[in-house]
Amino acid sequence: MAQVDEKPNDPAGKSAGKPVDDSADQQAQAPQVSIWERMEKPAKAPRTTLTHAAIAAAAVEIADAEALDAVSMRKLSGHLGVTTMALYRYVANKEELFELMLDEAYTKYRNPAVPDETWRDVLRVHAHQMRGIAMRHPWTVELALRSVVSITPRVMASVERALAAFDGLGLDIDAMADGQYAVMAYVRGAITDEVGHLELLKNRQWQSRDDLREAYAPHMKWLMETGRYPVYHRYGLGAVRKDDTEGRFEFGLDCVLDGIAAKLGI
Amino acid sequence: MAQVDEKPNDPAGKSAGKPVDDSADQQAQAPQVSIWERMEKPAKAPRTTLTHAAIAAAAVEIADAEALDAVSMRKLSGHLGVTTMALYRYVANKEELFELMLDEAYTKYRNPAVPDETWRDVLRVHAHQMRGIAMRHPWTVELALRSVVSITPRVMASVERALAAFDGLGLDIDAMADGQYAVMAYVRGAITDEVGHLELLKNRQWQSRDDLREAYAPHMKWLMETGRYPVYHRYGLGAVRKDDTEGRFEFGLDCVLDGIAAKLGI
DNA sequence: ATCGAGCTGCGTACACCGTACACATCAATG
DNA sequence: CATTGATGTGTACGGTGTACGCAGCTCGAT
Repeated sequence: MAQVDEKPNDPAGKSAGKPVDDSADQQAQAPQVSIWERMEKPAKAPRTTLTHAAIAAAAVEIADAEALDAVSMRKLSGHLGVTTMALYRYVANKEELFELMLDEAYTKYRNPAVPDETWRDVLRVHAHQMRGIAMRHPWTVELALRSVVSITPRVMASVERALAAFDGLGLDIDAMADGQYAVMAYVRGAITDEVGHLELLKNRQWQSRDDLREAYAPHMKWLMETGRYPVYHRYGLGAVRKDDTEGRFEFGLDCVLDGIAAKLGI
Repeated sequence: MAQVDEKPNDPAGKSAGKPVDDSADQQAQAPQVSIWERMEKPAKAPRTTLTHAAIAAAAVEIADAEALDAVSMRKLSGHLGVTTMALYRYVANKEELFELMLDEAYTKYRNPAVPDETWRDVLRVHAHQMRGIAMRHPWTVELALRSVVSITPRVMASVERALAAFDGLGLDIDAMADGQYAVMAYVRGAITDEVGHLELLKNRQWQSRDDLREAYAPHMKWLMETGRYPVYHRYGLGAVRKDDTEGRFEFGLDCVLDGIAAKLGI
C-alpha cells in the first residue's frame, strides 16, 4: 500500500505517450470516476465469467470465514477460478475491492419507516443495525478506517436515514448533522471495541470471555501487582456485568440519545 | 499476519527437541510473559546498541512522518543502523512492536489531579487527551484496532484515571465501568472519523477540507443526482459548520456526559 | 459472412513484507 | 583467562499488491 503512494504513478504512456495510438494504456489510467459510476454502464460486450457482484460476494465470504488480511488478490482470484490479474479489470486497486465489500455488507442494513416512529426509534434501529452488521462482518470496522472513502451507495443510504430522522423537528441542518455524528461516533467506537474482543476470541479459538481472561490472567496479575491501578483492580475483582456487552452498548447509546434530546431540545 | 496464525507455531526444538541441549531454541519460544514484564529485568550483560526505548522512538518517528504501513521491520532496522533480525531480540513479533509504540505515544497523556475537580472535569480532560494523542499520532487509532492487546501500562493508567473519576460517588463498580465505557467508545469513534479525514488530507497532499470536497465533488455530484439522499444533499448545500471538527467533538462529548449524569444520577 | 476493434482474462516479473534458523560476536562472571 | 549466555548478522522462504505485454473472445459494422 505504502510503496504505491510514493511512486509517481503515471504509467508512462500518458505524459510521454505515442502521438496517436493511445489504446496501449488499457488499464490503470487513473480512473477518476468512482467504481460505482463505472459499474452503471456495463460496457457493450460483457463476458459473463466475472462480475462485480461475484467478486464482492467471494471477497466477503473469505473475509467472514477468515479475516480481512486473508483477502488477498491471489486467494480471491483462486476462489473465483480466475487469474489474479483478471480482477484488475473490475477494480482499479485493492481499495476499490474494499469499497465493493463494504457496500455488499450494507445490503443487510434494514431501517424501514414505521407509522409513528420518533427520531429516537429511527436512530436506535440505526445503531443496532450498524452493530449487527459489524458483528456479522467484523472486518467492516477495520475497513471503515482503512479506506476512508467509505461512502458507498448503501452506506450513504444508511447515513441518509439517520440524518432524515431529525428532519421536521425544527432543527437547522448543522444541528441535525451534529446529532447524527454523535450517534455514529459512539456506535463506531463501541463496535470497534466489541469486534476487537470478538476477533481475539476467534483468532485464539477461545470459546468464551472466560478463556480470554484466563489467558491474560498472568499478565493482568502482574499489572495489578504494581498497585498502580487500584480502581481497575476493584473492577477486575468485583464487577458482575463484565460480559453483558449488549447491555453496555445499550447504556452508552441511551446516554448519547438522552444527551442529544437535552442539548437539541427535542 | 494471517499466515503465522495458521501455522502450528511450535518451533521444532520444543516438542521434538534434542535430549539435553535446550539452549538451541534461543528465540521465539512462545514468550507467554508480556513484553512489559520482560523489560523489567535488563538481563545481566546488556549491550548498549539497542534498547526498547530507542526502538519505540524510532518506530514512532517513522509512523508519524509517513504512516503505520511504512513501519516495516526492515526500514526500522535501517533507521537504527542495525540488521532487521536484531530487532527480534527485543520484540517477539511486530505486534509487540506496536504495543511499544502505543505505550510510547501515551507518554503524552496528561490528566493531573486538580483541587475541586468533578468527574466531568476529569473525563473531559481524558477525552481531549485521547483526542490530542490521536491527532498527533494518527496511527494510534489504527493500532487500537489491529492489536487488541492494547493494555500497555500507560494506556492502562489513562483508563484507571477515567474509571477513578467515578469513585466516591456512591456508584457500584459496574456502573462506573459503564460510564467509562460510554466516554471511551464515543471518543474512539469520533477520533477514528477525524483521523481518517486528516490522513486522507495528508496522503493526497491536500491543504484543507476544501481540497477534499473539490476532489470528491464529481463523485458527490453523481451520488446526489440519483436523488436518493435528499437530506444529505441539503446538508452538502446548506451546512455552515462543516469544518468545525472541534465543536462537533465537543457537542458529542457533552451529549455523552449529560447522558451519563442523567442515567447514573450524579 | 467477415472483419476489425476493444473488452476480457492470462502469465510473468518486480519490489516489497514478516520472520525462521544457523552462525558470529560481544560483555561480564567464574 | 576461559566460559557462557545475551546480542547482532546473514540468508532464505513464502507471502503480498500490481505494472506490463500478450492472447482470445464477442460484438457491431461492413
